[in-house]
Amino acid sequence: MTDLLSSLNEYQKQAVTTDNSAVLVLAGAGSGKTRVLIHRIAWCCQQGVMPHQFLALTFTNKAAAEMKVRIENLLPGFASNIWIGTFHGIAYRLLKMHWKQANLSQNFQIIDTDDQTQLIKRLVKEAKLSDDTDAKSIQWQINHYKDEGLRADYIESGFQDDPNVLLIYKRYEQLCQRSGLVDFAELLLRSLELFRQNPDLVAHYQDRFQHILVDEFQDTNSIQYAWIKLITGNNLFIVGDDDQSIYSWRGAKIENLTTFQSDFPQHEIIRLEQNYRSTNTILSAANAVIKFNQQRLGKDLWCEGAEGDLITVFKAMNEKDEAIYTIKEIKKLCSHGVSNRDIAILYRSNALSRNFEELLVSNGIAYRIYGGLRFFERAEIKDVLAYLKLIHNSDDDSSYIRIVNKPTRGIGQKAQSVVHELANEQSISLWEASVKVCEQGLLKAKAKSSLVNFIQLINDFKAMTESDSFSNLTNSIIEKTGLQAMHEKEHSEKAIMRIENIKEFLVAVKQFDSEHQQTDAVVEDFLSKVSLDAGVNGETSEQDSVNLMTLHSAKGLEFSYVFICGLEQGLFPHINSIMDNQLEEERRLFYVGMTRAKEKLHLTHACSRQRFGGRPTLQKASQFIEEIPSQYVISEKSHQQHFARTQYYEQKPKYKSIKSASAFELGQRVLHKKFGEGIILDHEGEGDRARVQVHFDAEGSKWLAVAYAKLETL
DNA sequence: GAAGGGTGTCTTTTT
DNA sequence: GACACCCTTC
Repeated sequence: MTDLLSSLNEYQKQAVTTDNSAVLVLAGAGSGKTRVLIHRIAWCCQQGVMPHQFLALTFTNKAAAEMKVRIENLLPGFASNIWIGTFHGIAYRLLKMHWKQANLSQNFQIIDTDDQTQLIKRLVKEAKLSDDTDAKSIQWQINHYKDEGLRADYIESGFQDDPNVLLIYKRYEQLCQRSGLVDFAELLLRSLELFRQNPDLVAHYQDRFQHILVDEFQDTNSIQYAWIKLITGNNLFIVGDDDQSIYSWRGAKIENLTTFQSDFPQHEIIRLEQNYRSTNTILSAANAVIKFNQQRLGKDLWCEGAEGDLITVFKAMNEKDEAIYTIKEIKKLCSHGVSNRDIAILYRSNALSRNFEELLVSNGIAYRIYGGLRFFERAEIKDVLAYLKLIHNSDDDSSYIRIVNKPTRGIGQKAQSVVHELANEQSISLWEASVKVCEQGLLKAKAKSSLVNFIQLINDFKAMTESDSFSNLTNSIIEKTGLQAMHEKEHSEKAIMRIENIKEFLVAVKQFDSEHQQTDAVVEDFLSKVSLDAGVNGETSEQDSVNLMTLHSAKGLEFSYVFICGLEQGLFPHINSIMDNQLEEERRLFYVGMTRAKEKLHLTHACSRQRFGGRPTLQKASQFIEEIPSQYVISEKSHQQHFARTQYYEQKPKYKSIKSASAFELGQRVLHKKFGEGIILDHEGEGDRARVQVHFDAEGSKWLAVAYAKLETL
């Protein structure tokens, strides 16, 4: 037992061994919170608690997987019996086990955000609402309601709200129920309702789970909190950091941290403030910044480490200059023996990755972009999945719509609308309606035979699930439906990628197949796995690459060298957040970014930036830079030589305006008769139409036609 | 039913 | 600038 505790500091030890039945561990960035969680489980095990008496909840599959591995290392053989999973994963598990009490069909399916959008779009269209009704915004509102635990019926009787939203919400609920579909918010809401309506179940699980542990508690939403509160019968151990709450926009309630304190009056709070990650400089700077937030539980990180380097703030002329600087610094680091994988470029929005990508490629630096489209979200994969889903559950309207005419098989708009009408009329699924439409001869001969063939195709596949393996089934789908041929016909680069993705998908299927038996059950397991764990975006190759990602996805990670770019007012903090009064959350996001760095932090911003392909606009430095006390910062400015067309940046052809504009380099100082001295920020066009953007010291920024402006170089 | 043109949008993201 | 979406046209 002493072994188990010997690697912990005093506060970690206190958290791990406490007897209190309600514990809140306020764990700062890099203070070893996962360590505390797994040691807590191990310690309780040593006190005689059985593995099945734990429930450990995380937000991401990655976090759950890491916990499993680390527990397995600490207590070989125990991890497999502990319920460790994401909230959604555990909710799914419960709903599958108690599907009847949850009022679901046994073969219900999970739909992702994209499927949900498509369904709602269809409902909006069919409801023939006024044209200013935006499906995406309705979707957002529906999910928001669900996150708060509000059903359409309840809202209808209690609230004055947009009637359109309520109408669609109601129809959407009916459609999902009829089709056996459950969206992500529904997983949580349904399982909460399952408990609320079945006190015997609650009693059972309360008794079973002697210890409930929750990671990243600051990210829980209302439903998740209510759910936790309901099934906690014995010990609740939560770990969180209010300063790292960055998901309020998707329903996370930072207040849950204080609600917990009043709901569990016997609670104990333990603060982990010793940081084992960053240098003192980085920590002090981060502490100083986060102090600008009013709403905090309060916490001050410290470390025993060295002071470390100052934080470099680089002021670039424009986004290209910013990228040039960053890549140059990365090259410098690499030449000093730093590995690519220890370096990260973080940004507020995905669009900013582009400038860096180009330069990384042209400089031959391996890089990896996190985020973006996940493997199972790719259209070609979703097509195959839709066939599998429809075979597994014919009432799945979402999948039906996706593939009924893909590849095209003569079931066009006309035929589909006949099916849809009948389905709506009789409140049956599209699949059932299709069968009826054929039987009742509601279609012309040609369309009818197409539809009959489609039904036959799916029925043949259904028969296969009885006799054949899952991978054979999937193989046939790809061949017999013509999906493969559809992509092969198109010889574009994208189509080749798609075929490769499908092949990769088949490999995954085979792998899964070999680990399981009975086809029908395998399909179900596979589909749920795919929905709940969309997988990283394809490439699993463990290359030594520089990491590019948004600040959001960087949470929970650490890197020796971190570059945070685009630190400009309107970009970070983002304009929408400024307007929505969400500045504190933006500041927390910045805090998360800063505390990712172990050795050295670089912050960059550009004076001018081209966004949305439009005109470059002048950018003001982010207020967050100002908030860092100056003793931790060293400022650098762009030097003109950065703009020389060096190896660092290969000009795109369109910037090689041959005649006029080429006389001016970006960043060059010029003189104008009327406006005085200024500096060139950007240029566009060629020949007579060439224009340059000049930022005049006295007059501000202007676009001038080179042919008329008579600029002199200085 | 496919292909081409015009239009509007453009935070963050896991499940 | 890029992508998704809608409409028109063949």
